[in-house]
Amino acid sequence: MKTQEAHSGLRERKKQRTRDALLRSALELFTTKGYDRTTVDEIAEAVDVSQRTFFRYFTSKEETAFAVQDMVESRFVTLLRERPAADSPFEALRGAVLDAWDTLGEPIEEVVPVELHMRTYQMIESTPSLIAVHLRRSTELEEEIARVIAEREGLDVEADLRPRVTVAAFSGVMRMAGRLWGAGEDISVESIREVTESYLDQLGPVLAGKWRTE
Amino acid sequence: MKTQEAHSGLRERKKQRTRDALLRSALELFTTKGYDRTTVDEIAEAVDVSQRTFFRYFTSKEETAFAVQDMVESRFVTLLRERPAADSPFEALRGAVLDAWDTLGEPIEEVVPVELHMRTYQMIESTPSLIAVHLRRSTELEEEIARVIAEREGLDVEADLRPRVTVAAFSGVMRMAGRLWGAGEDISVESIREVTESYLDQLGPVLAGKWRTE
DNA sequence: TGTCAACTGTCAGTCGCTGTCATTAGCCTC
DNA sequence: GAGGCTAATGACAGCGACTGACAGTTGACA
Repeated sequence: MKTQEAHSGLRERKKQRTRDALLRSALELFTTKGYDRTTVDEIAEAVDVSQRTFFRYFTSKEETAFAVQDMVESRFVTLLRERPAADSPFEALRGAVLDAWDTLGEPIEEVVPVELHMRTYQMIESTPSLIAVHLRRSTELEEEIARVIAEREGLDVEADLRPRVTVAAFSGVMRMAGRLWGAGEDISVESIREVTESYLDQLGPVLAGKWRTE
Repeated sequence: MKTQEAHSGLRERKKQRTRDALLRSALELFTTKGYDRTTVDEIAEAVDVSQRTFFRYFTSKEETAFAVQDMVESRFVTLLRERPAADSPFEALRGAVLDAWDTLGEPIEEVVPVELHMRTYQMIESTPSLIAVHLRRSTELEEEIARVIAEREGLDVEADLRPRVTVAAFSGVMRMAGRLWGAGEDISVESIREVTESYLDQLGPVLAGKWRTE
């Protein structure tokens, strides 16, 4: 899934270049023409390969839309695991997301410009068929995150509700933030980082029963 | 969307019968062969109409899978609105779901046997492409429910976080219950009602910070 | 350099879904 | 109750996502 530079013959490099080119072209087309109005044939044509070849790199048109998200998410999980053991579950989650936003370029820049990824994210948030897939992927990620949290705390995910409940609350807020950001004007990373942070900071008080913020 | 009996000429009745037949055949095929392995042609053939006619009754194959859910959900919203004003938001939600399960037959029996609907629900919970759609539909329903709650409490949904947060927590638990039920053996209404109730009853203590249940 | 395996293109076909147009069949009026 | 109106349907053609099969091309490596 990641860009591999090392141990590569000409063949490997060529493959990587084709994949990257397909991905970039796809996202560029999606964000300019719209996902539904972009055909796989157009994507393939833009890179000058056959449609059949496209389907050898990506199992579906959908997959291209989420390929970069995939990289970002797995980075998030890594960052979460690296959090100091002293952090509470919520602090760890909060810290990992903010870290992830602050260093967004690292995992993806080599494949796709950050700005294109942001446009892609916004496009996903405004395309019904992709929203559906996005939500399903999110629940799968939630499951993984809950396991990491349980591990950190030395708990059994199946027996103890707390990891899943914590993650569910956290994810709910993240989804809300994503939706709000997607509906807004400012497409920048700074913007979503800011929205994320302020929403997360409201979660604690709300759960604690403090309804009034002032 | 609902079964209309009154003010019907032969034409209306015939249409209704065709729609019901298509729906029943579709769900029957989905639950026996699997959603992906049944084609629209098969559904149409089973009712002896052309494939084109199928698409005049349902905008997509997906729609048939959720047609009954739709009826159940709108019934739930109605029940929620009818809850006594004295109920707290959570009590109202809890009461409405349990009511809905207890009288499941009323809204749907005329169109589809309850048992078929239960099998359909389970099938949705175990079909990735439908899980995605299910989640998106759920978030749309959540939005509606949040508005009802806000109305009940005389609050502004946009300004006050509480309605949405409450509904988000409630829905999260409902989804968990649905998933658990779908993975289990017992397909009965009683079974899911029971799972729902016990999960909901755990939510209060968990949110209040009581981690130990004993 | 030649052999092998990986990669790719071409083609044909399935399935979901849509537009078009001719035909059928309730419905309504005179 | 014959005839006209219109909703409902069927038949057909076509698009786009996706797959399987087969043949041609091109790196890898002895």
